[in-house]
Amino acid sequence: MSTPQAIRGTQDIFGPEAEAFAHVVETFERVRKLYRFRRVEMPVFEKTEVFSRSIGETTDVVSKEMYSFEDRGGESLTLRPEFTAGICRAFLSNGWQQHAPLKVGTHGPLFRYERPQKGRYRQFHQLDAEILGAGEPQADVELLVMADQLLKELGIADGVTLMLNTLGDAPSREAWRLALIDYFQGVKGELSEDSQDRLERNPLRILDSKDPRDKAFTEAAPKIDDFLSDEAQDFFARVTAGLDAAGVAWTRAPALVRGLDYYRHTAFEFVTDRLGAQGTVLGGGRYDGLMESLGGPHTPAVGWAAGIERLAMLVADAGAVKVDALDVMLAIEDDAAIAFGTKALKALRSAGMSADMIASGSPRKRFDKASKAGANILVGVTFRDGKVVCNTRSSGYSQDAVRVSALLESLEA
RNA sequence: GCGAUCGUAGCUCAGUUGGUUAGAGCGCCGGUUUGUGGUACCGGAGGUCGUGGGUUCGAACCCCAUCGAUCGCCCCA
Repeated sequence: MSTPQAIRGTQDIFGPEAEAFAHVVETFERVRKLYRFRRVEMPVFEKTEVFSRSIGETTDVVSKEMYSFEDRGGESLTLRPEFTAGICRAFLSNGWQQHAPLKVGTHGPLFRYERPQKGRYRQFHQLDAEILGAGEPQADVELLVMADQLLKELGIADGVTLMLNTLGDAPSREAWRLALIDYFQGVKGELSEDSQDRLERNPLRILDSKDPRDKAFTEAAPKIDDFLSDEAQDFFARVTAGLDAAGVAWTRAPALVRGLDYYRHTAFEFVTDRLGAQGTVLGGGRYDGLMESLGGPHTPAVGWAAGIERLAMLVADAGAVKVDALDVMLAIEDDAAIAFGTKALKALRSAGMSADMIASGSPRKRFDKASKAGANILVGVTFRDGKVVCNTRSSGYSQDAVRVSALLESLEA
């Protein structure tokens, strides 16, 4: 094949998938405004250090999945693999402290050099919501309530559950981490190869290993709860109390750890079993130390991101995206009526209806083509005895069909 | 980065143990019928069988490589 191919792991989205994608974004935008999150637009690339310093040098994302390159000035740049680091950078560069606590939302493409599979692409898209400069548990609660409402409005909340954990504050997390290393070091030889490797790089991740050899040991591993400071314990209690008050269902997942270094306290994932290996549909947590790792002042913050492709797949499975009711298709069966069709389209669209016409190809088949376009109001337009004749047919929206015919009749005059 | 399956017309696929001009349905284009109608029938365009090598008298079918897709591992949203 000599025509160009799309880059591995990128997708050309069209048809029902594209509609589902747009529906997810539109729903997010609506919910975002309901919660008074302010829209931000971010660059698609940043200096490489923005990500390496915040996400963590040893994470897979930074060590082997970033699209990094030198620009013509010799600067190392990286296509964003996530939103949070860039948003924090913008917060610091633009003095957004003045707006703190600042609630922001955005969405767009992210890039990670991974092996593509279902629900995992090299260019993928996320929704993102963050609350910057807010250290109180109420911020965590609000983000989770918002996420919960988003999933409900998308009609997919039933198959998705909120898994919630706390990683404690920095001292708690570090004490737990050391205890885990100590514990797993003792049984290292019996762990899976992957986990032996994780022991060096990211010991927390051994906890959610799927390998049966590891599961025997993860059960008895030290629990975060035994290392939480009083403050950390209290913080988590206030988060869960807030969720209960808001009626958001959650499940405690003591083994839930996030892969990126910057998470503290609250960590969560909304997971489903309907997407195969890519079960996390929305995930996030608190990252109180991130701004400091970028050289800024201590600035507590929480946020989450959701995979648009994954949400769109669930939405599509849950049933077709509902199209707005008023959708008119004109079949211009006679070229002499094209001018009328053009006028009619303008009038219909001005009246707030989506409308289109079929006016090319074999005249005899235009009505058939228009029929197959799937609009709920179908109008055959012919030209007889020197005047335009319209025949309106609707599928279930008779009220609107009457409106359409009245409008067309007034145009014929 | 590792493992497995797969790659034939725009789409979904069939192609028997490798054997002459590679097929179907849908879609597309045209015609006939119908003539207030999403019908039926007829015809047409469109494929160097992902790509590149190799084995063979001969390969869509066998072997190798490569690109891509899918499903796990891993990672993560």
